[in-house]
Amino acid sequence: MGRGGRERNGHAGARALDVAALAGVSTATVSRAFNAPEKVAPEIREKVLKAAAELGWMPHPAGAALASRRTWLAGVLIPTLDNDVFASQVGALQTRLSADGVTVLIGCSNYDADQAANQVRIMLARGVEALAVVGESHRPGFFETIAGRGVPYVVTYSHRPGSPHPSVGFDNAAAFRRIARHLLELGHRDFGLIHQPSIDNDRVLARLEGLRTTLAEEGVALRPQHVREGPVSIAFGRQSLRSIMEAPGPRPTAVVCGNDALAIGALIEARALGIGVPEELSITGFDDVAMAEQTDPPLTTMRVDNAEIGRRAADYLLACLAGRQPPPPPPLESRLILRASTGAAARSA
Amino acid sequence: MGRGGRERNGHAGARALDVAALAGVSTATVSRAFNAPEKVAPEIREKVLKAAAELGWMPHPAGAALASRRTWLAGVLIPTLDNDVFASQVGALQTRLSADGVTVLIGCSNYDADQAANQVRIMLARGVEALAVVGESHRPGFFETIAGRGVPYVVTYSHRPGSPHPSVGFDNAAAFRRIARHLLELGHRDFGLIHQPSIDNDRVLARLEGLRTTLAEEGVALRPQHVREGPVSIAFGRQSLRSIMEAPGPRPTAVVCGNDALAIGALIEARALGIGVPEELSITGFDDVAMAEQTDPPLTTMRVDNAEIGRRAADYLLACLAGRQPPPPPPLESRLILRASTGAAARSA
DNA sequence: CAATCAGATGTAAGCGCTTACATAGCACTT
DNA sequence: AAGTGCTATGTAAGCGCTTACATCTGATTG
Repeated sequence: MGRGGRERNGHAGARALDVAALAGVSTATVSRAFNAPEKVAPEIREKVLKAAAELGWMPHPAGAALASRRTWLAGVLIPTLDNDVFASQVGALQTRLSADGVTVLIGCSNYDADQAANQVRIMLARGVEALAVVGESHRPGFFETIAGRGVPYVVTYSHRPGSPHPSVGFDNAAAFRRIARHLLELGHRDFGLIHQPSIDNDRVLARLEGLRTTLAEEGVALRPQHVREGPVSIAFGRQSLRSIMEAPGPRPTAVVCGNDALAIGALIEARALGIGVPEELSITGFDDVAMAEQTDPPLTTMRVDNAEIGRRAADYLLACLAGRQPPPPPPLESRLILRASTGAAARSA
Repeated sequence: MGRGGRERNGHAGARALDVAALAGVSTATVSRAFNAPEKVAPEIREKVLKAAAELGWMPHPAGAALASRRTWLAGVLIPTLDNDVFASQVGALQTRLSADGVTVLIGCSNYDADQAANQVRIMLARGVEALAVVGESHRPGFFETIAGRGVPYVVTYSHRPGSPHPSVGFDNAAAFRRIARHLLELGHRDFGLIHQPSIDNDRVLARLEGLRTTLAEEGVALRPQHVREGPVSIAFGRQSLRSIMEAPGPRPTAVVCGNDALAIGALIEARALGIGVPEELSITGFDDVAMAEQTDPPLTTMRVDNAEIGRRAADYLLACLAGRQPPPPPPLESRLILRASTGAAARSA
């Protein structure tokens, strides 16, 4: 500005000073009446609140943030809200943080590491005090940038033993080892796999690794012609199952799917092809969405409590903000839900 | 503070002044190098950027917001993220706003008007510059509070002709009139209805009204024993269909559902009960979720482009922020998707 | 060659609030 | 009566940045 005058502040609303004047107190008291009511005599507090209401005043966020060095903002970075799994995680996180007065700012990476970095940069520029990010496959320096600003963070949806980051999630590799063991125990030796894009996606990569390793221990390998990678959709599940079953050579007796949407697609297509599930073909999903128990046959899948991930992430961050140095949260358990889409391997492939 | 001294600023990071010193320029130039690069000579800009990188500096959001009176924050209020419909709306909104540098802050009301008011209060206290809120059934003064702070807003997911608020959505009543007409044309006279909770929910209320009115025009009334209101879930859809079909008296030949989850539940239960769809019973949904075309038989439903709602809401708000006075956005069309779950009414009820 | 002008940079006044410290008032002690 | 604690309130110094205006430098022009 430079000028002495802005006397009549062009526009906008009341300032703390106006409220103070109207209430006949100082701005310090106005501030305290709002931020530390117990430090202000009840009748004065009343007066201040009344004056504020009359002027429609509320502390200006930027002024407050600047002076108090608190923004009460936390950020969450997810691939997309179009996936229930992340949506419910964010929902639970928001609910929990909101209860402690922290507001959630959201960023979507669309499964792209550059967008992820960019969204986080912007959230930091908006003053987030804590951050929850899905996964740990990010650009080099990604976590350093966050930590460098003194912002506590937590990785969600995966929990890799040995990861240097605090994380709230489950062990994706272990979850798929569990699925693999289940099918091996049923006698399956010929497997198919339909999964989501794995690029920049540590969760998917860990799952594939868990599956492959466990199969390999029994001397079983996935044939490339029985593996499909593509978008998460019922349609892709259908089309993949069909092309897998049409591939030359012996058919798989079990098809493992990266999530329930793909598995439901596979199930629908198997029915359309007249392939009996589970007599001829076992199919597994992942997530245990609501629909999974309603399919025909109901889907064997892994259950993960996504809302719980959000809640724990929130609790962890809240503890960090409170200045405590919480221990890294323990991994969550994923649980195999046995339903009728898996059964003993057919005699011959 | 009061003291002269905080000489060595206890903690934290570099300030614009430090960057300025390192780069050998004034803070004004530092600021310009970041916010209006074209106003700074290229070589000086370089120097500033280098100095900033070296110190790990980034404009402090509160300082910037205070001085510039811009927060680049927008809020979105929805009932819950657990519903795809809202999740995809928020996702699209976020994507669009983010492209213009606006970050999205999220609040969930859990379908409760008090929580809605509270969340909005908090978002205003965090400095949102624009707001998208689902629905217009809110506490008295809700919109006045927002408008009173000069914050532009838009109502989403409903578009009631005659509403005083700018809104981006479709006409819920008209959509259900359309469904009703479809079924009436197929000869149905006995209707059932399974719908979500209607309290504080103008969208649901409008739908019920559209349905009832259209049926009434043909002299048809919904029998209370054929109406169920409850949670949005496949399970509630199943259980409702069963109890409707078990109710004494003539059975409905068509059951209208408030959304696809309920309809899918109804469909599954009909199959379980051995009731032929559509020969004996027609069932309709709403939303056209991915699963709707995969059910057996595929579900007749209304398609609404939720992402488009988010996008248009974002565009409208962006235009407001740009100082334009955009015309209120036109309503979206919802479209009846005819599939095999509806058919001619059975001869006798 | 002086005058004019445009562009680049610096100067410094806030933006509106919080909070450390000072102070005033009051009730008790001793 | 003076001293001792408290508590409730006021004082005023920033928090870190942006930006209007002033200034300076060169280039352009008549």
